[in-house]
Amino acid sequence: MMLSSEDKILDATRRCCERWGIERVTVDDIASEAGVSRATLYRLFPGGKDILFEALRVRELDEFFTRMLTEIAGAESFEDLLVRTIVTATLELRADEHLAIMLATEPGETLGQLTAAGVPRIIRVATTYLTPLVTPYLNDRQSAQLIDVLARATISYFLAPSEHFDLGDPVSARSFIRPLLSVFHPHTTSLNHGL
Amino acid sequence: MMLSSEDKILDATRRCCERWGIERVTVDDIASEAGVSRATLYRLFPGGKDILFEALRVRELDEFFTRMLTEIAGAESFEDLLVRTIVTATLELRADEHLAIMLATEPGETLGQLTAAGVPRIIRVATTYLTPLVTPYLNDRQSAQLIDVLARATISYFLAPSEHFDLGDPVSARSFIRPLLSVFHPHTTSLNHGL
DNA sequence: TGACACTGAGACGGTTTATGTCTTAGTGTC
DNA sequence: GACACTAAGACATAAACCGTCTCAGTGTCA
Repeated sequence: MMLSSEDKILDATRRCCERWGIERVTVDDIASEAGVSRATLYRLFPGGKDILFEALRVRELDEFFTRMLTEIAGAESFEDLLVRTIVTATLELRADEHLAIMLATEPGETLGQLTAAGVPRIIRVATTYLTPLVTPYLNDRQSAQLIDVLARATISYFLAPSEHFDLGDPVSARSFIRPLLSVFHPHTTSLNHGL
Repeated sequence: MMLSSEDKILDATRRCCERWGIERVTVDDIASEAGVSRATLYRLFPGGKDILFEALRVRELDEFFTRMLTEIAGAESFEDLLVRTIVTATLELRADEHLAIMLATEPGETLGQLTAAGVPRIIRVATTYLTPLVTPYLNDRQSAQLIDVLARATISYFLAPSEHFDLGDPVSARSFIRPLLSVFHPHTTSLNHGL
């Protein structure tokens, strides 16, 4: 399996920031870890470290939602879709080793990427991936709002587990989702969603 | 329990070099980790990082042998003393978390401190602590030679375990020590060592 | 109160390290 | 032979770090 230079560099970026932290890693570190010259790195990622980390986060989000889609593809109802979505997302977050390492070694920056600075990107990517699944049940505006809410909730319950809900557990997640359904009450939309 | 500024700084040095590595840590990091201004750090450790790490290594060696002394104090014979010494040292090395972290994250520098650049210091401190225990059985020159040999052997068998000896096991350690006894044959010294 | 020791904060100049751009030469492909 | 891509490294700029120093604030003891 032959990796592209972009992927080699992004992989190296991930390893380097696990090891040295985001602030301390240098472009030289990443280039040599990737087995690539610094010139090549700047050609593929003009702008240096910032662009590099941005690209890494986007790629990881893409991978995250791509993996997720295979899990939630077979949902049979609107409720089932939402439950699967937050359960899968929660379990995937909990299983993410890189995220765990970054949370442990650089909590400030990592939390920022999950709760403040990074939220717009997360919402954007989540919307891109999930909207097609939700549109059978909701209009665009409702879809965007729902995804926004669910993404924030999933992150919050991942970062700070609650004694009331465990979004990694389908039963608990369902009891969390149900009140939301009445708010969005998809049965009042003009679409025939087939169930 | 009130720590002195020196101890706070050395503790911070240890934490920082576990986290960022010896090369990447800065004096500012250590100072702020210690909750101390940079001026104070330079006042207490003139010379900066090098002096700081040197002081840290000396302190850790002191603690190492101080802990050891309490374990080997009750030795009843020359052989018993030597066995206890290498067994205790070996077990203590194996239990040293900081050492494990440093070996994992910065093997080059750490191995250097155990096998090359750091050996003179280790031998010096070991000699200081252990000579008083050995002098009942050997003269000064023999003591120094024996401690030199045992320290190097302990380190070597710690870093690269052998299939022939396990210096953490008293029985195996005894079989390792015995041939040495005949070399140093303390029964030929002019001292009456009481056994 | 005043002398004294100690500290944090931060300014300073000098040095090292990192950055981003650029050129050159080498390699494989079509 | 034209083309795309790359490693290596020179280069000037920018940033970080270093070590020293000053100054003002704090607590202690006489």
